[in-house]
Amino acid sequence: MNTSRRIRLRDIADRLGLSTSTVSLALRNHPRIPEETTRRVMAEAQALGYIYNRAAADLRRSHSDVIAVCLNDLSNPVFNEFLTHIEDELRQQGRTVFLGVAREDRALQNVFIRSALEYGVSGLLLCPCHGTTAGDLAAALPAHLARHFPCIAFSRAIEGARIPQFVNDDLEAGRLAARHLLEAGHRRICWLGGGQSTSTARGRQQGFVETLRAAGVPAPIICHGPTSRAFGHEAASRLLAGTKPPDAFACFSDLIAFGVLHACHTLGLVPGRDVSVVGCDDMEEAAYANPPLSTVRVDKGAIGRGAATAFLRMQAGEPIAPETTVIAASFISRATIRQAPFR
Amino acid sequence: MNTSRRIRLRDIADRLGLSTSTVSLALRNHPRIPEETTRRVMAEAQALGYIYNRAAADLRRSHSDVIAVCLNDLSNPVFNEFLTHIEDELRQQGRTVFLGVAREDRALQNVFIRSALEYGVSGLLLCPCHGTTAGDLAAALPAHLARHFPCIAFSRAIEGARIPQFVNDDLEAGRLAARHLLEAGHRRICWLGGGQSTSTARGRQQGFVETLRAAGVPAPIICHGPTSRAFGHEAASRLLAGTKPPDAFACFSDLIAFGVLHACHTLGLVPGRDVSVVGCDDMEEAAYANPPLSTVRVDKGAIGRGAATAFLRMQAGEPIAPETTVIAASFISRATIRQAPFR
DNA sequence: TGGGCCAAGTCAATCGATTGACTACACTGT
DNA sequence: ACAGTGTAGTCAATCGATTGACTTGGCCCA
Repeated sequence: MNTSRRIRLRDIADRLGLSTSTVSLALRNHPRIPEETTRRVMAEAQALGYIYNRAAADLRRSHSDVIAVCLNDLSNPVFNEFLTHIEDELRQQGRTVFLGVAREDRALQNVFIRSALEYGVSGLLLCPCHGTTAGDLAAALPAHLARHFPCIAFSRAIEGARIPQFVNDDLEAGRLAARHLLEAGHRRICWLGGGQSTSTARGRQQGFVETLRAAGVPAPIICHGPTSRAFGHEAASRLLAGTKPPDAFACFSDLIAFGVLHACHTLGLVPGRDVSVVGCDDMEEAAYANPPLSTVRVDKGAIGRGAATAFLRMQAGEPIAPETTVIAASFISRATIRQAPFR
Repeated sequence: MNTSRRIRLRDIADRLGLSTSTVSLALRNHPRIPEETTRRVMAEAQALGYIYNRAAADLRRSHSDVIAVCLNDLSNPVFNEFLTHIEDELRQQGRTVFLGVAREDRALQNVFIRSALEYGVSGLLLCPCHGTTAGDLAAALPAHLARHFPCIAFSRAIEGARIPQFVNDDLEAGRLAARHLLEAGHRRICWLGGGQSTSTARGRQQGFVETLRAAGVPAPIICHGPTSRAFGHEAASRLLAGTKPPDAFACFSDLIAFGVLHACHTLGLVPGRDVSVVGCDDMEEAAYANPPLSTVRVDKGAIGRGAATAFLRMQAGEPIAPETTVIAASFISRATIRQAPFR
């Protein structure tokens, strides 16, 4: 009586003088089992502290309701916002999420995807980490699997990958930032952050740069770096202390913009008066920044839920084209952008 | 050839004219299998795009290397810092993390724990959400399981739970905040945030209140609320606009303190001169706040790694007492606390 | 010639649940 | 009296890997 191994379906059956078949069906409320029997089975399961062995069931059914969700990183809270929308959608449909965090490290991302496959998840929702390529994906998913293994990327696109993708209109996001700064009268505008290793960073920067160019404004200062307050602070401090400092900052991410605000504060500059600052993402905190941050809103709900529902439809057998769905961005004007034209 | 089901161990065996036993052993580099055979098996596995079915293996072995980690929430990035330390430690020991986020919702927390059990995780590391009780835990884990199912709480303690717990010295954290504000000459100090639903909140507030009382200072204003910038901003704005405004804020969390800084800024008050603000946690961003935030450092590494290693030792059969390990806190002085005595 | 031994590998039961095919039995109507 | 029908439940193969016990064949040496 001490070898307390896990209670099995079999134990309930024995105690009730039934077969495992009956218990199995009863536990899942099969109509073939009379109510009275089902009640007895349920009661006994409860009494014994029975825990359903879903792994065994999945093995037999050759199918699982677990879906892998891999996030590039969580130190930027905006990705938690994506996750929330995705989880809500999937949970509502009875799915379980196997969550991984890659910390912007392709090796960790691969380890997670591999684990997920080995544990038999039925698909993957991926916000790819820096530098992820279509080749990485192909290497992670054997060809014969790919056919029946729904895989969708969100937030960041993987170029050339033949899977459905749901991303923000990053080109337009960059354009919106540029357009509003130009309208505010700025000409010495600096682009902060991003780089070339995500579609998001490339897109936003390109939209920004081409809009300035079209307006005939001299080539902007571009300063790449990590997506953190620290980088925004350091870069803005340096630039503002230089000769010919910029009069506006367009930031790849709100997080960077927060750092810029800090730098302004330290230097005694008031954002929205002495200098303009625009972020991107519109994370929850942006409205509570000091002062409230002007930014380009990314529709995290539309992207997250869009990816999740497309995933579920794919799994249901609906043919989903391996195309990239681009969700519209919008400008949110708050205190850090100068309202009146530049003198 | 189109019924592309998953490749099995068996498929490799057939193609090589071997038995599944041999292939199974070879794949795990068993010494009984000659090198040459192992190489051929590995090569064939690679060629076929074989994916190990860990769920099947775990079923047979009646054991899994997956460990559930359940976080109360992720919108506060400090919990991601705990997670990072825990994951590092567990991954290093060949474990896989099954991650859940409860969003401060006991129902979601229960759903996750249940899922984890059903999928056969071998233990649980829990940062309990608001209001979690020893009873919740008992209800989630059948008694017969509890014996062989390592379960450890971290960051927040569950009162009365007979499991090992790793937490910050929250009483001392509250005392440190109070002591430093008193030393700076403050007497009208306000406590912001927390509440009564986590050990963290209760402990910090108690340490704070009892230190003020011991110093003979009038009972502080106490203002409970959610752990967010928004709450800090709203509460501080209201209090500072009132008659007899506080001259210092001790905040349950850095996140709240950030909101307070924002409120100060809006009202034209300079933190560290006109008013002092102290946070708690020392999250990564605290040093980059505007201005840099004085705070009580919580040793997230010691807590996270402590919990993870205790967990692993428990699993290895070492007897770990169901006691609470309290990790020391320390005060980090930055710009938001007045350095000279109050005039 | 044959016993002993080793190397390389196979056999078959097993983990816990699922499910299509089947049985046992009671009742009904003619 | 018995075919027909329905109800409640059982049988046994199956999912994919693991592993202790066993086999097979080759070789050595007395």
